[in-house]
Amino acid sequence: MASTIKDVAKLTGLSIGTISKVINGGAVLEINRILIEKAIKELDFKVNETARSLKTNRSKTIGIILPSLENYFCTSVVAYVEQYLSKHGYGTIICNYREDPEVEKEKLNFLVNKMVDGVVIIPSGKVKDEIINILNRDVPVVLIDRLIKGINCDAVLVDNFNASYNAVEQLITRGHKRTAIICGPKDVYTSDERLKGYLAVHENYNLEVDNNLIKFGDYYLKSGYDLCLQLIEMENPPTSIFVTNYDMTLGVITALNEKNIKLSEEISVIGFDNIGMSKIVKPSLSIVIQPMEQIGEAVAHLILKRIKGDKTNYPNVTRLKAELVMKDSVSNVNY
Amino acid sequence: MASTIKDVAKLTGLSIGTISKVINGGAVLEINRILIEKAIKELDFKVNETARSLKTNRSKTIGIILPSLENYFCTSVVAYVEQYLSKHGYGTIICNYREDPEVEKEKLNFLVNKMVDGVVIIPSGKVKDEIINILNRDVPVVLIDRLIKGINCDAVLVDNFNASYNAVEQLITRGHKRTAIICGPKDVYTSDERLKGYLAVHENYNLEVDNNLIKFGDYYLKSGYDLCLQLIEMENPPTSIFVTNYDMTLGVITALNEKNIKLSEEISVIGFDNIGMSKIVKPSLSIVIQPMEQIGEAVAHLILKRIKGDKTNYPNVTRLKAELVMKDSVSNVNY
DNA sequence: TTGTAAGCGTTATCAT
DNA sequence: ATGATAACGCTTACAA
Repeated sequence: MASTIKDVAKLTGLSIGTISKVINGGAVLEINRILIEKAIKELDFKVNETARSLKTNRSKTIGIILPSLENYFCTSVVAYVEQYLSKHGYGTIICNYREDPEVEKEKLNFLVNKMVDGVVIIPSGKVKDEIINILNRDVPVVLIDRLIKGINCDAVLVDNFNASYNAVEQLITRGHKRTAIICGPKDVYTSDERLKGYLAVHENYNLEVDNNLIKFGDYYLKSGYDLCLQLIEMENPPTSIFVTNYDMTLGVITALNEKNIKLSEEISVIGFDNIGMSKIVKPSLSIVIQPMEQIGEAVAHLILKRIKGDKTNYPNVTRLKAELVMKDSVSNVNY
Repeated sequence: MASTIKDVAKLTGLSIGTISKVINGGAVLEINRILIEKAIKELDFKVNETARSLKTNRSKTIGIILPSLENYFCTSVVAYVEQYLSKHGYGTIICNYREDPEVEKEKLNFLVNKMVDGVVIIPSGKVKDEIINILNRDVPVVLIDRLIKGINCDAVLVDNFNASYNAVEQLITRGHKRTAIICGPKDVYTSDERLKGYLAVHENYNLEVDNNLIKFGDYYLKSGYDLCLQLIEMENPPTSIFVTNYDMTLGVITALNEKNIKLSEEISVIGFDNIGMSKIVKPSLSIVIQPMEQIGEAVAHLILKRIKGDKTNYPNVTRLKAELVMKDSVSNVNY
């Protein structure tokens, strides 16, 4: 059905060696090159990448593994990584492990089988051996958003500790003495970092931490909604809330709206991740913005560098800064 | 580095033919099978899928192409398709074409090169030749959510016309004479279907259509927000709004909250797609729910059937019904 | 510059 | 039941 180099050779009367050369950019008589290119077009010949991969051990494709297709941060970063790699001639295979470490392992093996030249992963943190296995095969891996104990590996992280510290500091310096934090799951690296920032700034300002104001969600909308309701229904509710991802921020805003609690006037909120949101909510929402595009670029840059064989500065752990955009959803408290 | 059949053969003293047989389930002496399996474990031998693909012309993987990683419907359906295929032993390669038909073409070719056994796509509608090309190579294709003129091909669709008809009918029968619709882009198949349902029900109820109440967004949150503001600021605003996707529904709710316009009491709204939302918004949001999971299952089922060579009932266009969940965001109008 | 042939790791055919 | 071998389509020495 699909034509092969052999067909092109037959049609042109040249050998497959010569055909291969024009495909891969070797030196060929101009007259033959033209002849061959014409034949290629005529036959609609496409290189069989599988055969090529088998021979060269390279596939010009990179695997990207993410935990969920329903998380704004993840899909956004992955989209940027893909876009950047695509620009550089690399195809991408995106795999979703649905927050399931077992599936994560499967996908890792799947990508190895597909002979990807590199792996980019937003890991669960619970899978280690399979990643080491890939590294041992000399396939570069770049971790996004979290390190994994026992693995020495390139990574691109956001300085979540300081992002959180700075956000909460803004609330504290405006007089908020009771700031709640809605974290992600306890066992997630970034979630923990953000909590640590919250705790550290309290300590540095000599403010007592009320454990009732520390809530753990699951990064989905509903948990933001539920936890926000819990907070505002406390007998001694917080005067401000720091929410640590986009979907939960959406839930918090929804809960406040429903209860007719006015942003800024009655409660101050700093949200996370989605700049678009900031503009839509009124009063405009203060927000921590992770540099998705920068992350994507850094990741793509790093993996391409490794694929080229450049091992300088290994392992490279890039830490990017989040930006804090203060808007009108935060007010001063006067006692 | 990684071991091959040859290594297993050497270690066991048997031939590669025999090894291959136990891998693929042929008849082998029990004693040898045990020997071989032990060796396979010992060497951590894994079949080289690339070599296998080259030989068999099958890859046990299916390509999934979607227009955006930031659209709830798309990612949700794709996640289900993937989950179902995975259960049946098929790997998946997910490709994002970022709403760009040129990228869509690239991805289609990429997947052909990767020798996928089938292609599942949520198409832009603007790419035709590349899909036909794939079909001509005898690689089955299943379209999701839209048909493409000039292509005879399996597809799984939602009956958007009736979904829309039924939703708007609910508003009309409750006395709403001015119902706005926030559509997706004009050139999107499903968007058009939903508009047609809206128009048809108006005609059947002998209600005049005010073209000012028909708005076209882009399926992103902000356009729902912006268009909702436009609507409520009209001199003769609608008494109800039908929003035709999830992200725009989010935008509409945000706009209404911001303007302190009470759902149901002051304006009725029927939204789209995300059942989770319905519960979070108060009063609870009436909503059209597309059967994402059913779609995913139908798609996976269909493509697997075609891959097996079963061409019965081709092309199979499955039309699934959306469900209308009426909640408290819709009120009766008494004139 | 061009052609020939080996080899990538499988599967599958055909003797044995 | 097992083993030897050709073939899948390509790249890459090496020979011509």
